[in-house]
Amino acid sequence: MELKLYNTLTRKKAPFVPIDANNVRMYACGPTVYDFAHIGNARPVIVFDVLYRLLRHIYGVGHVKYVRNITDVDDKINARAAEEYPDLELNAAVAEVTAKTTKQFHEDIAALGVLPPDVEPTCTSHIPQMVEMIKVLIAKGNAYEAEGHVLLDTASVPDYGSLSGRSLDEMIAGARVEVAPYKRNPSDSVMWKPSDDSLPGWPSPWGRGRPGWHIECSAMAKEHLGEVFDIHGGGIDLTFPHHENELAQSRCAHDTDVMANVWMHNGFLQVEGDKMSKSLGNFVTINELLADWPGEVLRYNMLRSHYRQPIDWTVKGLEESAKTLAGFYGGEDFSKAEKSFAPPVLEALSDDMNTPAVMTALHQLAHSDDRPALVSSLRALGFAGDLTDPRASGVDEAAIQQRIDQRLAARAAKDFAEADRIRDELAAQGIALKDGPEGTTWELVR
RNA sequence: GGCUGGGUAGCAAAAGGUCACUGCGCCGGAGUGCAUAUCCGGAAAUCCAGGUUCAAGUCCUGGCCCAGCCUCCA
Repeated sequence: MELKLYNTLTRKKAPFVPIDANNVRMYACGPTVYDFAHIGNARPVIVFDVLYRLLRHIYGVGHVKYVRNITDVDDKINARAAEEYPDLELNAAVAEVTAKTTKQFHEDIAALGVLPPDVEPTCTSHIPQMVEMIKVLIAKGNAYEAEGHVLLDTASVPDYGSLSGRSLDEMIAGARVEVAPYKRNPSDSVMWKPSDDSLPGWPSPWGRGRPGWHIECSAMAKEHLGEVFDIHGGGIDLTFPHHENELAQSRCAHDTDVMANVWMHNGFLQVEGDKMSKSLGNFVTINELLADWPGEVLRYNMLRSHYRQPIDWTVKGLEESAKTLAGFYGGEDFSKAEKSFAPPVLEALSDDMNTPAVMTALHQLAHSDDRPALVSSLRALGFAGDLTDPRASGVDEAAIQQRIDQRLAARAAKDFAEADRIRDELAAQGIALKDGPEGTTWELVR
């Protein structure tokens, strides 16, 4: 089965041909670790996890290398560190913030069924590689030093703007921000900036400073995947300026036509129809959602939409996802099921990761009563069959079971008034009883 | 203003050609002491205008509307 992927570089869907089928390489931009990851951050993590699983299925587990970085140098981190740990020396405070946030990120996404990448490089451990690349870019005339900064000379890059589809001219015309006076062109991006003693910094030929945002991914990708690799992914908002600058730097430094052959971008996420923003008060973190919903429900809900489409994240959608998954699982023990994609599932995934079509295929498997194919496909997609309600941790299950038994006894004695009274009493506690052929079960109402 | 995507039933979400997929919701029936669960059946949609094609929801052009980017926010 041929894998087709949509490539932002060409704006077309095309068959995926790896550079080396024995070593398929992909890079995805990871989080800046200064705060809890929100559900929008979870989207690329889940989407590229599915791609990783698919590539491992096609090319073999040992033949795919997935790199997802941690950005642990950033002025937002510095600000957060100063705010949260005013008594600590800044570097120590920064280390606290990045360590704590990284740990939280790992816990949150593990609950979403996400596999760890093969390499998770941090910015702070790749400073020498960045400095080296900047030196090369200066030597080649693609970067210049100005007032302690080093900037990418975007005018020196022949087809700068080709990824995002914009020209230098229109960017200058449309610029709405005040341009720093030391920039030759408004679009020139900072690769290195000076740090005073109050900020984290590293020695460099241009003085003590810290890297700009884009150079980190150029340097880390080179370090772990080489000069040219197969797939680069991230959120659509990163297309410009982040990826545009990143690939310009890498191509100039390495004299290559491309940095990655295929560039993939996931669409944005809205919450209940609105843009997610702190000012609207609808900023929702993965961690908060995990207090109310099984992680697998969040994962399923994310994959119901095609990754390039915008997704409207709603409670109603989560309820539907929970109901659908419960129907798929049917109390089955997933632990000893194998992981493999059933043909119709693989076919849907191979068409530019058409996960909505995957869902249709799963429903058809469910209707066909082919339980093994359904369960193994779900496992291969990263679902472990665990719908434990996180809200149930404070519930006294034994007491509920006792009331259920009492109600069953009342029903057996045809004391329906008492039976209904018990059912109403539990309902008032948010517990819904479900009588079925196998007996009575209960669940927490939403 | 420029660039890039998207507009399919009440909601979500597929598809160049059969009775146009699927789920939730809704309606009817079966089911239970009743209510759930569960099962059976049903109603319901392609933003507008051109074009290409034997055939367009799908491809192309324009319009309208929505979103993202141009503000180191995934």
